Amino acid sequence: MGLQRIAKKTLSDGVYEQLSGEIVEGRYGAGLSLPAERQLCDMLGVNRGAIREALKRLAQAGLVSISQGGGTKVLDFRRNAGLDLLSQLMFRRDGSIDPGAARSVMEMRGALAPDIARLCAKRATPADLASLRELVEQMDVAAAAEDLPELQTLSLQFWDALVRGSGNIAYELAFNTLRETYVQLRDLLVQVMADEIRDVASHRAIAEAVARGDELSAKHVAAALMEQGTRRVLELVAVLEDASREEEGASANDAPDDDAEA
Amino acid sequence: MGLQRIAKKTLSDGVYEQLSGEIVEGRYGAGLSLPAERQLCDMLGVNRGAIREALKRLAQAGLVSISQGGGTKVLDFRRNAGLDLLSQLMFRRDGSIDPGAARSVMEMRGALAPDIARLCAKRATPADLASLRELVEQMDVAAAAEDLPELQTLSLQFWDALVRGSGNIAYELAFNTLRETYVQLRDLLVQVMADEIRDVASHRAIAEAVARGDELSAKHVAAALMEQGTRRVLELVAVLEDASREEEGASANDAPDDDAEA
DNA sequence: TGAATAAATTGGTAAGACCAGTTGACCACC
DNA sequence: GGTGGTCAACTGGTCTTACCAATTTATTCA
Repeated sequence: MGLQRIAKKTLSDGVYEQLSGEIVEGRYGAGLSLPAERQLCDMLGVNRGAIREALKRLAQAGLVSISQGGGTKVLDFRRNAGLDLLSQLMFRRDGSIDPGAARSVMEMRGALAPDIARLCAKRATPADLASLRELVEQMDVAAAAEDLPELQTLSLQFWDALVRGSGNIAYELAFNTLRETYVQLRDLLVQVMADEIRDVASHRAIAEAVARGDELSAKHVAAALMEQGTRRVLELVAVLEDASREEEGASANDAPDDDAEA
Repeated sequence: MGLQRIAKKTLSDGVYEQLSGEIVEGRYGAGLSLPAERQLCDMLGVNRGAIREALKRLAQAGLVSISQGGGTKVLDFRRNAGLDLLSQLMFRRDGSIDPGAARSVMEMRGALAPDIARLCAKRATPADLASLRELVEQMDVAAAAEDLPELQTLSLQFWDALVRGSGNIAYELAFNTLRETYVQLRDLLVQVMADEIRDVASHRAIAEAVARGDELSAKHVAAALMEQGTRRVLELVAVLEDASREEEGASANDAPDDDAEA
């Protein structure tokens, strides 16, 4: 792969990651109090401003509740956090993938994608349609060259265009979150979902259904298209779940990462 | 209604609300630079810590991008923000409801609810099932007493239990966000969605489908149930959209709020 | 015993200083 | 003409210290 952008994180980013990790992994259970700000300064060796910036973010994420004089309490993130937390739940601290989160994402896109296609067929502007057709053409080229990574990018852009054309801001925002988790797994999924992203015919069928304003057809083709990748990923997830179950009984300390090459 | 909890917001909350409002309403377009932190201190009359806490939250919400030395740039929230932003988009600054956002929420729950019911039928534990049945019983009582607010609460709890039973963390998190927007509109929607929340039979049918592990039935009943409220809300949204279109041509300064009583 | 009160604790706000990365203008060099 | 170096101005990042305000806990006293 090419050069990677250098990631430099600030102190408050580090504090946020550490605390949110502790909470999500249950080491700070819901209802407990976090240490006082001044105490966290000592524990983490940073100034109070950095601590406060991180705590404000934790509160916004729905992980803690801050009250002046009363301390900072940990909330039940399953009940209070927003969808944005998903990308944090996808990876465990050791870098391995949480099978349950991965399965959840696939199920969610399976539920949303057909309706996104349907609404796009209902509301797409000529400009939206033009983007879709343009992307299908580019997919044809990439498919002929067997350029899987390029197909993956184009397929993602295709869905980007569909979501935009759906005229549904909730879908747009949810899709942003899903995309974030997707690109994190990009290299791994390019192989697993090869069947789906190589299926240019289905992409084209959706685009043409959108062109005809054929909501039903767009919906059904989209559902079938999703089904392909979903099935493969769920198979992989099942394997991962078996692996982590075995691991519980065993040493449980090695990271079963990097299944990218297959 | 009863007494309202006193909302005391901190300075950084105020800064966050003001800046996110400006960005969402387009007064700071994507790509532009926000004023420097020290400049915002002067403009808003608060210390730099409060400004920084707010900016960190804006960055986390996907509204801005901060880089040391390079200033703070506004992002395109449609492309970068997460689902959490939805509750902010639901209300305009004057307190009126954004029809597009309201329609989006209804469409999203219409897409998710059937799959939530399906997965719950697939995976619910005996404890989940017991909660569902208990809630249906309570709904029966409330329905007999024509206690609409109570029915609304119970229906919401019913869906809470369904989501928990679905074993899908993405649905749980997305549902948290949707619930947040729902409770904000609670009093208004209790009348609009009366048909749906009064339909105890459908709730019971879902619970029993879950009991049988009948995924298909759970899914279809849930879809039909959603349809009831969705139709009524979309009718209301259409009225609101007409109203705001008229307003554009006219004075455009009065807030068409409070349609609660009907 | 229980209500009023004081003390300790915790988050909220403030001001000032200095560090570190970015940008753009300018200039020497090839 | 283009390349790279230098420098100054600007911007966010970090740190320290102090004090204010709300809550909690311990204490006191009727």
